[in-house]
Amino acid sequence: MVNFTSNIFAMNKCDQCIVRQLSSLKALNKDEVVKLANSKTTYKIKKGESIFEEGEITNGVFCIKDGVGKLSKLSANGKDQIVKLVQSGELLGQRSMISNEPANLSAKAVADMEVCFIPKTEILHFFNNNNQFSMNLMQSVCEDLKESENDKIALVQKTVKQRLAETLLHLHDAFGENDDKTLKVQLTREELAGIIGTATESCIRLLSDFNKLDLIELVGKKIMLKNVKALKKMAE
Amino acid sequence: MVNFTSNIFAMNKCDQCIVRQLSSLKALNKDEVVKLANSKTTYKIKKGESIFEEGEITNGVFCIKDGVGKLSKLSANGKDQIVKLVQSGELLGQRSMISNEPANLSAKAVADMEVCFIPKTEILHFFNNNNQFSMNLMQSVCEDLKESENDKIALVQKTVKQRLAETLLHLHDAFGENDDKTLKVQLTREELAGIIGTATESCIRLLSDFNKLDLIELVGKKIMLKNVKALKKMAE
DNA sequence: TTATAAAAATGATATTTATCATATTATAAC
DNA sequence: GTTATAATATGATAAATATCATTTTTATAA
Repeated sequence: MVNFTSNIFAMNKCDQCIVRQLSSLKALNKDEVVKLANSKTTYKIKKGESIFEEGEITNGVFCIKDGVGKLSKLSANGKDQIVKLVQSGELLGQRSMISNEPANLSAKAVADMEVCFIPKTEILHFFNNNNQFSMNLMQSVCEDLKESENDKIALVQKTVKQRLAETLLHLHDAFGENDDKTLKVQLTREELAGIIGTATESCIRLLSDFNKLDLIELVGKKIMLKNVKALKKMAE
Repeated sequence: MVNFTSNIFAMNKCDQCIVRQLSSLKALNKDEVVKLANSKTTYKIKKGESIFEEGEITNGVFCIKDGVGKLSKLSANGKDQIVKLVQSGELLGQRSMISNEPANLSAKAVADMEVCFIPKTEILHFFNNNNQFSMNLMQSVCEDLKESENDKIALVQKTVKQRLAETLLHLHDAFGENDDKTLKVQLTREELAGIIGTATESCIRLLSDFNKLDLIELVGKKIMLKNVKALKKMAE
């Protein structure tokens, strides 16, 4: 049975969490946060490991407390197309939970992750009893939809070179840079190719070109943006 | 002032409507349908005309009572990339309304249309007071998201030929065929190319190939599917 | 540290698809 | 019906990108 002290404890577990501050969950009141904290399960996922696979029934959502993940789909020829990168503060698996469907994509860790699983029943309870939460969730899915549509358009209307420039800028914007000015998300060339939708070799070749043009600098496997202005122009 | 008789009249205007039967609006109760009917405005849009343009603030959604529309974005080089076809029974403009943003895409009629405009305030009222409606709306956006993600993957992982086969099958599935077995939605080759994301000439060339292979038959500008099985195999 | 594997880089070539030119056919206006 | 206009069709060629082969570099484990 839950007493006052354990409530306070339970609430604290989620109340200060970055996901609670950044995601749809920010609309939850104190009681709801307690309920949330009591129903969640925490997992640590190492780089490369999977959170869920395509076709799996997840029955809930994952809060990303720390780390970076990728949502991707494996093609027949063995290439992994990355649909979206997700980072701390975001929710994962909203779409398939709402649609009552098995996952359409696989979720894997790109950097070591800490995630919390929240059962579907909890989320649906919040959805039905908290208008601000349901509106937030709705807006979050709408944001994903807009991004996906724009990505789709870019795939058709832009060259691989433009998409690479665009992606590098987006990674810089969304994930920031290390002390040495290199991009914080560290993706392999293969993963980067999977985001822009091209062959790994083509991606590597273009990175070399960008390097020669002084748009970027290749520091081992890391990438440093050197001329953001020129990259932006190129992406248009 | 609204009296009993006009309520009945007002309700009937929307209650029997196909949109009410097929869209998220099916969750509305009688009172809500009356409210809906009293706030809506009906428009007729001729083939080729626009419902709204990219960047426009719509402040509501459009119910598609009849006809077919396209959501598209014009590229710098003048090509119109079609993101989605919408047909009678569907709602249009949900995404930008929920996101509080100007339209990201333009909506134009592909066949003569009859649409009803419903102001944002009405939709938000339903969203906040009818859980089934908000869940329906949510699921509808989730469905759009899933389709968009799958389209994105197909653009990268499939060839133009495969995407054409896939699109022809989808048009057949979603819109059906005429008495002469040709596809009911009549798109120009340019529009078809805009859906699969290729140059008009490439699309025409592949249609010719499909014709020669007896997969389809070109009846003037219309298209008849002759070997669905083979098209399905090709699309994989 | 050295051996081994994995990732990145580069070259040569093939394939896919776009572009430009032009012909043919269908549609609409008169 | 005839003419003008747009849509469809096809050929020739160019450009973009993928694929396969090989080398170099980097990371990892013995």
